[in-house]
Amino acid sequence: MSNIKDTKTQKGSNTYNMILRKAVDIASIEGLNGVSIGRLASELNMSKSGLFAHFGSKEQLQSKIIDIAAQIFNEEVIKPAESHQMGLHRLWSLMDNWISYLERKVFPGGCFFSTVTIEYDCKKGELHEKIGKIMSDWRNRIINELNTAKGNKQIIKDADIYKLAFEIISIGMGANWIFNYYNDKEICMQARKSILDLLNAVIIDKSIKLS
Amino acid sequence: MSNIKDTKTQKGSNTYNMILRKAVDIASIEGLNGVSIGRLASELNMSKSGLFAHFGSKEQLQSKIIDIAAQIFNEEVIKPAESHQMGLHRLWSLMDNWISYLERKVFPGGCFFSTVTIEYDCKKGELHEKIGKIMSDWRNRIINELNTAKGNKQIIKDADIYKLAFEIISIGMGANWIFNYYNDKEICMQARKSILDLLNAVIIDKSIKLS
DNA sequence: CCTACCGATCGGTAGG
DNA sequence: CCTACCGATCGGTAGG
Repeated sequence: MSNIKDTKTQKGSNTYNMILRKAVDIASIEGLNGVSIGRLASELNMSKSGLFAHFGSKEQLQSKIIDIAAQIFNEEVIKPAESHQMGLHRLWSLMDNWISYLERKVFPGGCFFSTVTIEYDCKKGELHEKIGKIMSDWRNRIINELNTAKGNKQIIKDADIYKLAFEIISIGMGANWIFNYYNDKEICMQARKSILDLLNAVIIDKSIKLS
Repeated sequence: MSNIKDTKTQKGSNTYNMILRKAVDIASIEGLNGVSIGRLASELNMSKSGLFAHFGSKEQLQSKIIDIAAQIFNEEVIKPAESHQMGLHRLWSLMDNWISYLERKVFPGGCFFSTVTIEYDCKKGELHEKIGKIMSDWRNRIINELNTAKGNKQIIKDADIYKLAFEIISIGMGANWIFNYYNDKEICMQARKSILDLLNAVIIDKSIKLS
């Protein structure tokens, strides 16, 4: 049933994946608009038109860059958290993985999504919508774990879940910025501590150890 | 003693200021690299070379855009806080003014400095250095007010000033992002509440009213 | 996957 | 402040 074309000509092709892996790294530093087809081709020792043929338009290339970035984010941050029980422990695993993904420099420009969500925050169109949905999904994932934690009586029942999720994500954005801009590695432990303190302020069972 | 040339040909000229006022608005949306001399000239009904002559290079134009953005930031956020007494009250005024500067859309793309500090976080060169210094100054201003508050016994003596400053700035960045991306006006009051809660957690004299 | 192109736009210059 | 221009690069196409 599986179609060879699906795995060979497009998503499975080495060239196709090599292009996107290079492109996502450039985009994490320069933004999605900073990826030019000519530069990408010359860095990969390909002709411009040969590269272009894989995508059909620059916007399609940019859209695929977002897809592969989401895939990498999933592998590096989300999947490893799934071994932890839902609620507080999984939430903490998500955030700890996220900070570790900065430290390990999974993308050379820090968090790909922090870069492009600021780049597209005042723009319109498909790319804005696509990035906006990924960021909403991330925020909802955090809210969801907080709600589970509340249901399980891990955190106090009048904890403001939306406010907490906003604060946690904001600290992530701040840490990404300081880590990249000033090459300040200590900010990562600082951010972990900030997030833990926010959670500890609403934790009921003080025996829960997250760090 | 004052030189007419200083106020007429360059910094005082209407054209020069008009160019920069337009350019800073574009940059707040598109980033500093998204400002092109040709587009800027056509939007202002000028010739490219006529506009170019004011600056000498694109990098000089970008540098002057940063200067005028800092000047506007100073007028809108920093100066109005100076009527409040140093320490907690001035700090709160700074942050309240900052959020209000988002709400009033002083720049159409939200906070100019949030945009360009992410744009330049992994780049090198004069523009990176210049933006980095302005952001450090802002962070140090917050740290300074917190230290004054500690000296005045407004906040507890083992409050972690650097952590608190990091958290406050991060919440600002998060609010700017959500406000711009999702056109979510409520996030501004949410951010005010988050900052107040962070401060209230370390305030000694609970009679201090900030909001 | 390539060579060879296209029109548009980029930053910048010469000369007035 | 302008017209007229420069080489380089942009996204994209024709044809193989």
